Amino acid sequence: MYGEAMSTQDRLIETTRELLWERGYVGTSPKAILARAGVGQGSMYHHFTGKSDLALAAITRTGEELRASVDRLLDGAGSAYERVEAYLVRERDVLRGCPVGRLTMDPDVIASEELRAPVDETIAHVRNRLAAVVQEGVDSGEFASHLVPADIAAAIVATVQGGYVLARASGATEAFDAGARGLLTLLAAGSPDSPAPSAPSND
Amino acid sequence: MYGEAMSTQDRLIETTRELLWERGYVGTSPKAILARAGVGQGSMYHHFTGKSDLALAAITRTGEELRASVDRLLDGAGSAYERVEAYLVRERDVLRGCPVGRLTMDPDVIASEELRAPVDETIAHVRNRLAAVVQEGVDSGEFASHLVPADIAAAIVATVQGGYVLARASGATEAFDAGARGLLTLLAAGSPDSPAPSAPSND
DNA sequence: GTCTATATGGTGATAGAC
DNA sequence: GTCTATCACCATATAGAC
Repeated sequence: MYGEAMSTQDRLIETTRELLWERGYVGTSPKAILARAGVGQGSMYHHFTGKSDLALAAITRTGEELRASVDRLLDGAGSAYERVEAYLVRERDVLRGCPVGRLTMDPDVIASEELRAPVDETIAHVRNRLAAVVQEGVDSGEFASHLVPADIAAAIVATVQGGYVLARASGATEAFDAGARGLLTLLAAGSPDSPAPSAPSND
Repeated sequence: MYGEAMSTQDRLIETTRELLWERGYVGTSPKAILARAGVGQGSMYHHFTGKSDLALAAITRTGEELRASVDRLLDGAGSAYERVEAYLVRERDVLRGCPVGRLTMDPDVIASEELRAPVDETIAHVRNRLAAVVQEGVDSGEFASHLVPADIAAAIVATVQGGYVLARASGATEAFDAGARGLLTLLAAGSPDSPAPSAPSND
């Protein structure tokens, strides 16, 4: 699975990333990491000060990869709608959930400024990138001018993160896809010549 | 906090509900439950077969209360839009997250058919109730006829569940509110005379 | 029904040999 | 750098006194 040239330190980080994704921070023990990585305890405490230090390295790397992946998607060609759609229908292992978002339900991660920081930065980055895409759509006239890009971006990211919750609750991916379809339907209807809504006023 | 007439069994269930909400299943130990409830281990193993059995009682009760609460909201008067809005802006302790939804990130809950069942039923119930409200809105002409109620309902629930993720990641409630505003803006724009969208095909 | 032992194995970390 | 001991404490459950 891992490249043969991977250092012990990297093996520990990659294994921790896997386990954090599967079981979260409180559900992941150093012993489980060491067993899966096939290294002894001495190595872990040589390279890292402890569990939280190793988790920080793992979460940081996962966040970096996720940001890079989203950037590649949103930097692509296509209309604003098409790029939002690309983000929503992006290939995912839906039932595994989001390796970053799931950490927000981990009490020990949220309690630690240090561990929460890369989670916060990653999700804020995705929100900001999506807001820029929506802003482009508004500027070009593709989306209605009354859309607030930051709010639409939050709704998009929330639909994805919440979609994982619905899917995992039911044990099937269908609910995730339904939410994405629903949001895209609404987004497509919010086109420039839609009548100005009366209910949510942005005055 | 608890009524003085509450039985030991009920105290255990209520305390477990609190801890499951705060720390999830893997993060909650019998010892922590007993300490907070102020009872000894013997009582717990007298009334329940073990941790998972107590957790099942707690999750079941939390699900029942959540379903009842949502029913009260959606049974209320008002247009379809107003009822969806009432659900989205319902008073919440946003940073605590959803006591049911958060359990979907708990590996031991998802791994157990028995523990996942009340979570699944509760979320499915909310989806179904919201879908019925959207259907009413479509039937009455309040919403565009091309909206698929089940999909819109999934998007609404996902926006709420994902909103908790965004809020907890940032340590502030703002992101939750932004997502709700964004979705409501899109929903209001999806009015009956909106032009039919071409992009998201349901074929 | 509730309590206090007691038991087995896991958790997170340290010490020190190799 | 990596390993194996060892440690104090926690997790989950059982036994049996009261």
